[in-house]
Amino acid sequence: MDRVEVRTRFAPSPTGFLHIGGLRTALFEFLWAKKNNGKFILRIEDTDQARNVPGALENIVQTLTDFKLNPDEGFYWDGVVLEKGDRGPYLQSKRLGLYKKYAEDLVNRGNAYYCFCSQERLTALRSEQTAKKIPPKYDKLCLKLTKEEIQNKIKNNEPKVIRLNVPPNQQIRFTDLVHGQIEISTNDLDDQVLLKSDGFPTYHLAVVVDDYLMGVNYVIRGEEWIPSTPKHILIYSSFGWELPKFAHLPLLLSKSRKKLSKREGDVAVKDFLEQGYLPEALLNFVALLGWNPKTEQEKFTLDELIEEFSFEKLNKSGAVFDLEKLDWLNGVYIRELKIEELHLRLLPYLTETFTEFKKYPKEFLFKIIALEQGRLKKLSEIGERVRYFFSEPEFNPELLRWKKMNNEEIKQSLSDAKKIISNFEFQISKQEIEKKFLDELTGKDKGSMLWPLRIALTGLKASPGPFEIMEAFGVLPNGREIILSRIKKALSRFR
RNA sequence: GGCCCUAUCGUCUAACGGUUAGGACGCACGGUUCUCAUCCGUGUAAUCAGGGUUCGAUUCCCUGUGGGGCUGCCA
Repeated sequence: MDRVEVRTRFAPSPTGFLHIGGLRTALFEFLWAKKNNGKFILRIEDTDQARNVPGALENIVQTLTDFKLNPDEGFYWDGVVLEKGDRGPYLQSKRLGLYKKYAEDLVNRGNAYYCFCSQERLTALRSEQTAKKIPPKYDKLCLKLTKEEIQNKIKNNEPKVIRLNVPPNQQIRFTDLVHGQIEISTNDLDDQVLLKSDGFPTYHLAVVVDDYLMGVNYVIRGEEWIPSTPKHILIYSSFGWELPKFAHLPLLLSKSRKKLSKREGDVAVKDFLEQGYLPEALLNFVALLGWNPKTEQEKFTLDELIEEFSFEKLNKSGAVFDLEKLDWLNGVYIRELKIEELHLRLLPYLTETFTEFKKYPKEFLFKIIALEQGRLKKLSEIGERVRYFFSEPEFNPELLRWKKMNNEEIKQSLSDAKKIISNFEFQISKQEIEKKFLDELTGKDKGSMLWPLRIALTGLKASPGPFEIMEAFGVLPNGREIILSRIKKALSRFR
């Protein structure tokens, strides 16, 4: 059975950093291609010169690679942005000749026409229409131009665009893989500009021409494109091209239930990565927004997503992008990392906080990372959390107040600890340390007696337990001295 | 204003037309011989409204309402 190869594409504009919504769209496009052993293409739609942002292309391509959503064709990242595939170029600004050719072809077929109207006229027309509460649409004035008039205007170099000639009174119907049947009347469609006066195409022309030329047969994109899909269908039909399948994904919404956008703040994928969300977790999370496996499974690897993905499992309504569950999921992923791997991923954050931390033995670093592994929600939290290992904390007796310990008890506890620690072979396991303490601590409530010690060691209200901390210090040659100095310092507060 | 999409706990979401409307996050409480975290357990909380169709609607249809999107020589 020879089936047509499934070809999907992600086609962002390089107008800024890749954002969460784009990542999810790219993911679903990738999943569908991979599930069908097809091809995933990365095409860049830089047709609006005014909005192009330097560096955006690099960011998009690189970020996709961070998530292992590697394109089979188009742009990809290998230290620099590279391009591959035999249907390129995959940058629309390099395909201007094609769009011009197809636009003129459309004119010759009578499905498009030249328009010479000025911005002023269009603005006036629009405000007149909105004032009358009728839908703003171009009035097809330039369609009335004779061949000669058009030739003259072109000869005189008058600014011109090419508009789609939308026929009246037609119902455009298409089947959306997510939403089912959708029907829109051509009476509600405007004579969309296809080729701008600067020679660049608009999205509507470029997307159709490129999807056709690149063999894209599944158009998967955000729901905001539903209203313009009929225009695209009109163009496909004018050329007699076979329609792709359409799948319009439910929108990602901000907490205020608006379409997620750059304006809504923190949506750049790059920012999430920098805060220390793991790509695996972020991808897993974003996959579950608008899609579900119909089972109770929450954790998915990329391969599992490929295996499980289908359009029937997509849902139709927008999903709020809410960070709480992401934090939880990220914590789950962090906990599952091997210490060596976690250490590697933490390195940039540790370097940021403690420039000299590399002088410490790896064994020590592994130990303190293991201590915090269960507590981290984001990698970026590591610096604050392990600070007390690298610099002596303040002893704050206030932290003991709620324990209702009096000064005598605190002093007792600390001097007991001092004695115990001074007296044993230090490089021993946590269990041994713990046993020593439980054997030798005086005081009735041994649990409470450990509080002052922990506070002396960390200066924190919440932290790993004192035995684990001491075990970690035990790795250092001067570990005992560090601990004793902290206890002495704490004790000095009670003299 | 017009057109389109959409509607289950606070959030993400399950539920051949028949379920005590399920799970996850969050939150609360309890357990895990110190705190925090982890882990475990318990609890909390929803079918937008009104009409139909049906023996029976979360589910199908209609109307309304809410939410969202589009309505650019932006994408």
